[in-house]
Amino acid sequence: MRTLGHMLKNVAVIALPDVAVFELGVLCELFGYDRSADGLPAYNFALCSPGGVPIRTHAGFTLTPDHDLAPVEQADLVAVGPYDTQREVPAEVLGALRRAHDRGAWVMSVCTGAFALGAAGLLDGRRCTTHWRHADALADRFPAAKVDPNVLYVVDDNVLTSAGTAAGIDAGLHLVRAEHGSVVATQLARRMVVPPHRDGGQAQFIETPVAPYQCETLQPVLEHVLETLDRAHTVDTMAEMAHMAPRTFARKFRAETGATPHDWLIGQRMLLARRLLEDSELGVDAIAARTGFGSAATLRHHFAHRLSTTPQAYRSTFKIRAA
DNA sequence: GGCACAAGCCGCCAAA
DNA sequence: AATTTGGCGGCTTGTG
Repeated sequence: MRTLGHMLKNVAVIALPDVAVFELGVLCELFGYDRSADGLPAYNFALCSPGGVPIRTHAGFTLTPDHDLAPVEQADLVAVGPYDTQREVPAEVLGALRRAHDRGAWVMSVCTGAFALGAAGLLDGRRCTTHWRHADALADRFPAAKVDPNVLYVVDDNVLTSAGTAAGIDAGLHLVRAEHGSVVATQLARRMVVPPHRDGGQAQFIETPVAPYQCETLQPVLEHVLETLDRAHTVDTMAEMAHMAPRTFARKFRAETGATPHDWLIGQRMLLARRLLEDSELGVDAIAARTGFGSAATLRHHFAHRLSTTPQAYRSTFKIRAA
């Protein structure tokens, strides 16, 4: 177990062949940009490759890291970006990842970088995630890993895996929040001009299931429900709309969206409630009615359960004030 | 906060 | 023969 309060200072990013540049850029932006003039932490940032060899990127150009894997040995955070998972990860990389993990450093992956962590054995028995398109492949290749395709990122012990592309930002901010507190994380988010990141010290604001991706058969039903969120819906009525038996509907729903029907419904109601709290003047009772929660008590129940806060407290933290 | 009842979830299994 | 469907029962979770 890692100890809390451990200072994050040395950051090493490992680039592997066919590294994806956006994800790599996210890591550079988060940890490789000196914002100390604004009172934000600065890191000793090192972009590494095995032997320091130039790496051809996914975009076709070649980048030359300044470092071999040496900085990884001193790093408090080691991050691996997406790469060509068909290629074998060099043993020296795997060893460096294991040693980093063993001494309690953060080990992080973005997107298919998780495959390198898996190859190092760091995902065995751990909850983890990757880009939803690769989740099955990850689970196949590393059967001992508990792959959750429905979250933006997962923290398990000192291993942090994140989903595709932009989820790396959320994961990185989460890490910064854990290491430097929410004030710093919020400032950093603002500097990076990422959408107002529901900080408030509560990470689960970000750890929401990703929206349904391709819902072929369910799409019309989901759209209709979204348009009528203020009305009562049950799994049975949604199944009926989809012309399926409830059991079949539930199975399809999970297959296509990754969530259970009711869980998704509550999630959508919550999103609407949060929006109304943020940019309307409606009272909690009115919001409960508008969002299809039967009562303000039910709304509070779900705020407590999912966000560990109350509607009022949420509003006072996130309310958009008129300028 | 907790109670009682309703609703939802999911493994299992039989039918299609 | 293999896959999909959907009902059942038990357990969990939501609602008032």
